[in-house]
Amino acid sequence: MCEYEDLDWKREWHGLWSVLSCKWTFHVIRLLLIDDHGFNEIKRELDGITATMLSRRLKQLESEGILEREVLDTSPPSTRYSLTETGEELAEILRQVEQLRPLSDDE
Amino acid sequence: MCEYEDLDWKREWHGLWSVLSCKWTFHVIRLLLIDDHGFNEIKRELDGITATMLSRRLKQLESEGILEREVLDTSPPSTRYSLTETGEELAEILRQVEQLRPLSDDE
DNA sequence: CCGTATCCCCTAGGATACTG
DNA sequence: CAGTATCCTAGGGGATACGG
Repeated sequence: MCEYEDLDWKREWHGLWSVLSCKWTFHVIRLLLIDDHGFNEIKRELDGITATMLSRRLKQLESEGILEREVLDTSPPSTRYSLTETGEELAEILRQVEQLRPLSDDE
Repeated sequence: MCEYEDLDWKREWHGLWSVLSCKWTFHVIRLLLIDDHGFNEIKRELDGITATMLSRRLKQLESEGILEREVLDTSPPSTRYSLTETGEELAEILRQVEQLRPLSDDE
């Protein structure tokens, strides 16, 4: 349920989770938690991602209300992607998953 | 990175997340948060899952330290799957994702 | 700089059948 | 009841090429 907007991946029990489980999603959110970025800035930071994938993922995350896209009227036209408030809450939750100790050795 | 234990899906930046993003994982964890279950109990509750998939997922979650498998020495041999402490912590974190308001209408 | 349109490949998911 | 072994297929991921 990660590609092709015409499919109803949003219908899956919880739309948000569908996008979360897609590749790159976590990384994008993590990057935007640090600061807002332009399209190619993200692309450069996320080593290996293609423009196609990034574009798709950004659209989905936008439609889920996780991030916002703002087009700036500058001479070289630029776009800024930033987390919404919901997006920041989500990012914080995801950080908790990372903090989980994988296995309990002592206790 | 969800199937075939011989692949190094565990190497992906954070093994836990790899399993999390797989199908059924979330449902399994949620079910075990309620109570421990036997194999076929889980299978019955999770409508649509096949024994093959369930088996694979359970193994992975066990190897990630999310759940524990206990074989009981009963007449019809039975197995119990239950969340580890880490697993319960994880389940609580995941509940937060569900609680996230999808979009802010008012504010 | 900021994307989209196509096309292709690989693998996660599932169906089926079978074992302890 | 509690699984494993095979095989198939749909679709997510990526490469490439092109457009605003």
